[in-house]
Amino acid sequence: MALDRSNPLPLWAQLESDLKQRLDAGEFDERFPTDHELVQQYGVSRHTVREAIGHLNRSGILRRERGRGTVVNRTEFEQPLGALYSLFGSVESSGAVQRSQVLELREDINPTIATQLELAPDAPLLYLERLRCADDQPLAIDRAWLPMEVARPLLTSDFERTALYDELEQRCGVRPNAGWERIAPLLPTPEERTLLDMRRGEAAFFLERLSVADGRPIEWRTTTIRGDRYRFVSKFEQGVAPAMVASANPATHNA
Amino acid sequence: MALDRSNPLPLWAQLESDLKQRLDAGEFDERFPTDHELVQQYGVSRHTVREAIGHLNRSGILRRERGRGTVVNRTEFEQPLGALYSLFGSVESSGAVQRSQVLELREDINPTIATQLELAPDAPLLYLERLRCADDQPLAIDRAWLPMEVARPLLTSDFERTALYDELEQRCGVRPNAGWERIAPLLPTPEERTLLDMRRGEAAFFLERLSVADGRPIEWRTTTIRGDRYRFVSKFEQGVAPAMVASANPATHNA
DNA sequence: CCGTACAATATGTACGGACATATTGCAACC
DNA sequence: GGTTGCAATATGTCCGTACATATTGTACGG
Repeated sequence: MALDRSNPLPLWAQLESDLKQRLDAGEFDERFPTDHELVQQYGVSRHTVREAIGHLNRSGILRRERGRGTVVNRTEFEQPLGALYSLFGSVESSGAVQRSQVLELREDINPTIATQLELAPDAPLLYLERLRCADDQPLAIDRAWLPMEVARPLLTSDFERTALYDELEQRCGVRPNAGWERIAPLLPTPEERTLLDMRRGEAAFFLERLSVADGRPIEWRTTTIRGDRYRFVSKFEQGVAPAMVASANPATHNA
Repeated sequence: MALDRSNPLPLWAQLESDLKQRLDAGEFDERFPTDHELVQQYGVSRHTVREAIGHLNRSGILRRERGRGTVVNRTEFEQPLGALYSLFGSVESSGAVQRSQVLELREDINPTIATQLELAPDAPLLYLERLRCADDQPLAIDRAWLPMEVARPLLTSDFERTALYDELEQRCGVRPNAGWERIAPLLPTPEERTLLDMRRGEAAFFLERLSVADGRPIEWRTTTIRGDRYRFVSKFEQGVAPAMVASANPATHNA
């Protein structure tokens, strides 16, 4: 566990990198070492340890308190990422009651999506379609396709009571940790309009998402979201990076 | 310039705050002091100076290089912020040629918008409407309202050749440094569809923006953006905050 | 068993010193 | 005027010391 002092990379950077790997490997799930322990383990000064941890903690992944020590911030691991997280997070923080109504849960064949998931075109997929509501008002139609070889146990899950990612982790031992999303405006189909209680002529957001677990694509998802109940809002200020979040209470911002 | 050692706030935090104020006041536009100078000026150790600067520089506002010193990062000041910046930035980085066609430039009265700008309902406004194109293909319709008492000189500006914020700063001495934006999906009007060369049934993004300069609202803007040429794309990875950017080349992401 | 006091634990703040590294400026030489 | 070498300048890295502050654990007394 000694760092390479002939490496041009500073000691703190090497230490940060090592700690990151150990952290990602789950080595600190139970307990994170104290500054003093790291000093001993790595043979560097406390200053160097603190520098490394300071950089590692840029993303807020650790919580450090005097007298208490350092703990891995659990919410980081539990966080489904991206706009969907932002959306449902904002619904939750608004105090609204969230509900899902399962519209479909079955085995499916879809060559296009199978290809997206790097599967054979005829590979069986688990298809889950839900109507997402906040305060009993429809908010979004959520459609997810997962490789059946990973997700078969979910055919018997109750998605009106549990979250997809929680079930995926508990019953299949898989959790997404990377991916991408894109968002476009869309005119919903008549069926969608009915489900979402939208009027003709109203547009929606169409969100597509590919989730990846340890380098492997495990979910393709589309979400059609009412545009009148979901806005992106961004505040900006000079010298501070803009933060773009989803808001599920657009009325908040009516002037 | 001595810090208050009886204040419970750590010295580095007081120093950071003081430097921030001086920086915002433009005191470091010509030159930022060296570590050594700050040690002398504030009567603290270099460690404390570096700690304060480290925190101040979280937003990347400074550039520090060995042998060279510390410079205020100029690009921070020149950056129009938010999704619009992201959009036109991404058009520019794609190598596409941007053009604006001025559709309207006149004095206007609009009580709703005047109120948004914290003006009397009948206050005169400068109204600027442009068609924004990339590679001679329409991309967005941009509408901006500014208080006439600030922006009157712009009635004679040539907005096909210059950017609104540049003109605003050069001719009116004002530059936005805060504000907010929100984005919703929208079905464009027939006139808008014609301008943007969109088909019936295609949806667009509708962006609203309030820009503020030194606490005063100085611009209300709406931008209607073709949804087929503009997507939000987000990559995410565990432990790293998601970054949401606008993309003006959606074809890039077709799987 | 509960409350209080103190010790142990662990991070935060602040000082000082030394050396490495990169850039710029200046002087000397051709 | 251009090039080279060295000194000055300025930040980065790393070490060490000391004390403050907050939390947790333990022992003792009522």
